[in-house]
Amino acid sequence: MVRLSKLELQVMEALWTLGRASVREIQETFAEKVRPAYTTVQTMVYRLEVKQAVRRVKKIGNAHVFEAVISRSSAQRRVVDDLLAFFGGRSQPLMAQLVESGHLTLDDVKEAEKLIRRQKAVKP
Amino acid sequence: MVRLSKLELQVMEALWTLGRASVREIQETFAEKVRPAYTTVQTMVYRLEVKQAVRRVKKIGNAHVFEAVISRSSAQRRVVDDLLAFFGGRSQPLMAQLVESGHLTLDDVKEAEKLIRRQKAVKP
DNA sequence: CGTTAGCTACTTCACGTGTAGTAGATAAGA
DNA sequence: TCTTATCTACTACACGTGAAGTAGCTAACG
Repeated sequence: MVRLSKLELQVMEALWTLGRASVREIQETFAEKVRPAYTTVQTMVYRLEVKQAVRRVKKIGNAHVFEAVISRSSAQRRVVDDLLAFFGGRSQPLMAQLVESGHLTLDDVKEAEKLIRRQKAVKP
Repeated sequence: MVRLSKLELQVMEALWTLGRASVREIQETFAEKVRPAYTTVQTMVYRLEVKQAVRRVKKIGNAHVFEAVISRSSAQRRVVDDLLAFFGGRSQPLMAQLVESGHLTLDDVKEAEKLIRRQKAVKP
């Protein structure tokens, strides 16, 4: 599984959300203030193609239409694994950090607990 | 708050753990298989000095002894914030990912819940 | 006191990443 | 059909990062 850079991940995010999209459509998912130049997005898509994270599915007019090859969750797993490596492979310090910075609410935790129980029920 | 790279963070980790240390001592915290050259660690320490994440406290023989200026938790916060940005600022998808990959146990969640309650008690 | 092991200070280098420009192909509207 | 807007393919470049070499200083040991 390849490692994707921040901007590459944002391009993937657009594709995961839109399903299929042209470079122009991907570019337009960025808020104006932070929108990269058309050719910048193009470069990212091209690099993602080389990494086989993305493929062209068809052509509309003279524009190619792309779709994601790798899934959002597999990419996210990679990101989280990288992060966890920094936290010594244990989740607690990460959780503690999330709590401390106020990002993690009781509801979030309850939700996570539910997910764990469900997962255990499925594959115990 | 500056952004630290992966290797820079590993050097910081050594300093957070050891308190004060020379370049040699920092280098030796790396497992042999992944241990960078002495001068590589030295380079990292210099860069951290420039970023004011680290400072020299004294000299033993001809070797400088360093200590961390920024705290582990502030650095970790920065890392987590960067990660959360990718997850759209919400913790749930991140939690879901942790659960799915089996990194998050029920105990971890219970522990997090305790932390949140404690935090609420302190600054409600 | 001289030699040597270790350390510092500085330099170098390659690769990844973000950023964007340009030339030429193509399509779509006047 | 001619012109213009758009897209592609390729190129360029600067900066951050990981990696390490070298020259010269320093200290410690014989």
